[in-house]
Amino acid sequence: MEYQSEDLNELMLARRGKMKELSDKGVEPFGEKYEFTHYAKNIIEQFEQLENQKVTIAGRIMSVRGHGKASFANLMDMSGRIQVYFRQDVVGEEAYEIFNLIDIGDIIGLNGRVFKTKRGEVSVEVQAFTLLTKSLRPLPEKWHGLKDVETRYRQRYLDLITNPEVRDIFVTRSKIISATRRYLDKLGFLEVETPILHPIAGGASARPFITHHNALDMDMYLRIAPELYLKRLIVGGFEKVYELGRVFRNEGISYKHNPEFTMIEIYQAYANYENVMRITEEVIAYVAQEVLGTTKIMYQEQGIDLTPPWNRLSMLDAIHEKTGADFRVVTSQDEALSMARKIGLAVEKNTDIGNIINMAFEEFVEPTLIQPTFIMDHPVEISPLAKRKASNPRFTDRFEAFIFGREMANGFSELNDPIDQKERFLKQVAQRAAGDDEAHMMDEDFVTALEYGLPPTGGLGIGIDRLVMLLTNSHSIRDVILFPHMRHKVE
RNA sequence: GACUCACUAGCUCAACUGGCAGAGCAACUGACUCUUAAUCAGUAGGUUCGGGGUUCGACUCCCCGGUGGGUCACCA
Repeated sequence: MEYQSEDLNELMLARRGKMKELSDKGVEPFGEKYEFTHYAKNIIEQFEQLENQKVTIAGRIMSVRGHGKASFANLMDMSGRIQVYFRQDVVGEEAYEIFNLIDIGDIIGLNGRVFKTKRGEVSVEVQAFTLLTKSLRPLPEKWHGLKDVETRYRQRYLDLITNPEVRDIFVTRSKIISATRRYLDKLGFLEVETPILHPIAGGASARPFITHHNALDMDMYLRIAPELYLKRLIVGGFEKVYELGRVFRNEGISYKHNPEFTMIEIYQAYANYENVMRITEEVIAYVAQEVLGTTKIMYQEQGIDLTPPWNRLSMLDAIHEKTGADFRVVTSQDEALSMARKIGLAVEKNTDIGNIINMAFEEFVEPTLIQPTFIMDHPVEISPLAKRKASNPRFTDRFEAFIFGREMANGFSELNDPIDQKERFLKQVAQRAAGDDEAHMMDEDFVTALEYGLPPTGGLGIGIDRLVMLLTNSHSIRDVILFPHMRHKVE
């Protein structure tokens, strides 16, 4: 196969040259499977037992310090790095010549004797080695690593090779997800998988991605939430279910928004929002304890205590506390508008009371909620799937959890009255017709399911990416998503 | 979408008020058998994001465009 040589810089040409030299010497530049006995980390941790023992390891060469007839190199595997020591008088002249054709970035397997250098570094004295993969491109600089943010996201593999702290974040992400599952599994929840391709995009207020199924000749949506399917499962008799997976929202990209992100939704029959609020704080505290060993964390220089129970505050009380405006006594839209204007909120004339309250909350309260706080009892207008409060039908048995001014979770007692649900869908449909393309769509089958009977149910959703951001002290959602979306690069 | 900052060798970064585009790492040649950001001597490496303009002269100033970051807006 011929490469367009004009694309190859001198560094790449040098590596291809060495690849050819290796082939000429009978060394296959792209090898076969390799069985190893140890990871770098094990060898360093278990040095006492392993001293002078033989080990076999495999990994990528990250640096080389040559000394003529002997050389030190650092080998990196999944667990970390270890120094390896090549001596001509140990591996033999021929092998040492081959070693001299190895570049930084090449992947090799080797076996040798574990020892400690004069300076005290645990190392492996190589007895034999095999080239497993020749690397044809130079790695980023060994000391500074890869800094360029764009390249880090576009070529995440380079970021992972060069920057150990990035790798750590994704290991932590994996632990967060498995701890979450462990916690729910222990409580007897059933993990389920519901469709990602939806004929109707429901369960959240968001613009969906549209795709097309050829055989059925129908447009479909990538799901914006699994909610309506999970509640169908509760109707079907699965009383405790959760789904952890990707959802897609066709919205802008920012440091806290990626068009596809991971959330977990959890539903428990015969429970209400109080119960799932408790699950929320317990699962997050459990995960922090399991993964970080503590529930007292630091995020962006701010100490945050995740230990339950968290503060609980109704939305109206919170607004009153921060602004002095008491929406609790407001019953008409006119009153709400004038109260909003009094506290300096720019609202449009036709905004309903619920949305005015929500805007006041977002403007004046949300950014102040640094320590974990449950905000409760949202207006019904902004909660089309939540059960009304028995004490006041204009509000719902709903909560949102905020940490560091960001929404981390959302839950409520599920609306199980099919007649009310249908009316609320109709209201959403009207808003949609009026131009709000984030309003919910009518889901007749979901209403039908409710007509068969949804037991009283508590449900909740947690944004996993935001939780990972919090627990890894990451500023941007792109730092906790392996391949964040970027504009297509045109040459 | 608005504002703003950035883009220079494979990587990390310099380049004064507009005056010869430079360093470290990596690469190449040579020396070197306990180094560890190895060391020492030497060599090579550039569409300064792209296009246009101003100027005797542009990495630098102006205009248009691209990509990315930040802030805001949108958004749970």
